[in-house]
Amino acid sequence: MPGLAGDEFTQAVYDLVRLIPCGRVTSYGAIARCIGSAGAARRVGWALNQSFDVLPPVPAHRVVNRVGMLSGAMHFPPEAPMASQLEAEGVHIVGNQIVDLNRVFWEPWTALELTYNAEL
DNA sequence: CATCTGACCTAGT
DNA sequence: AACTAGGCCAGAT
Repeated sequence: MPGLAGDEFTQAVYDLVRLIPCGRVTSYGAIARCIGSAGAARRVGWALNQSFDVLPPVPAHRVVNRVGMLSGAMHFPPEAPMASQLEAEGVHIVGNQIVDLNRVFWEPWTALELTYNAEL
């Protein structure tokens, strides 16, 4: 199964990120793999970069890198910093790094199950 | 047009 | 376990 191209990829990223529960996070690579484009983690970051003024809103602050670092923090608007939004949801940050990542990490394939159940 | 650079990750050594 | 190389692809230089 080849990777999605252009707008489809971007849409798939947005749809999946919108499913991340409050207080949980996931990673770029996990998202890429989940939408059938394993290895395209960088594209996920680029898509999210374009997502700030998209409706419905995309909770891009819930996406971090593999080890839990807030690698995209610098690209957030000053009035809504990434770390602040996560803290507001109960996700603790120390030095641009998520504390106890294992406890808040959300596996994207959970969304596939939800979709599957919803279609039954 | 060629090359470099990212909100990254995996696979190979 | 450390390290490298490669893949991904849109923008910037």
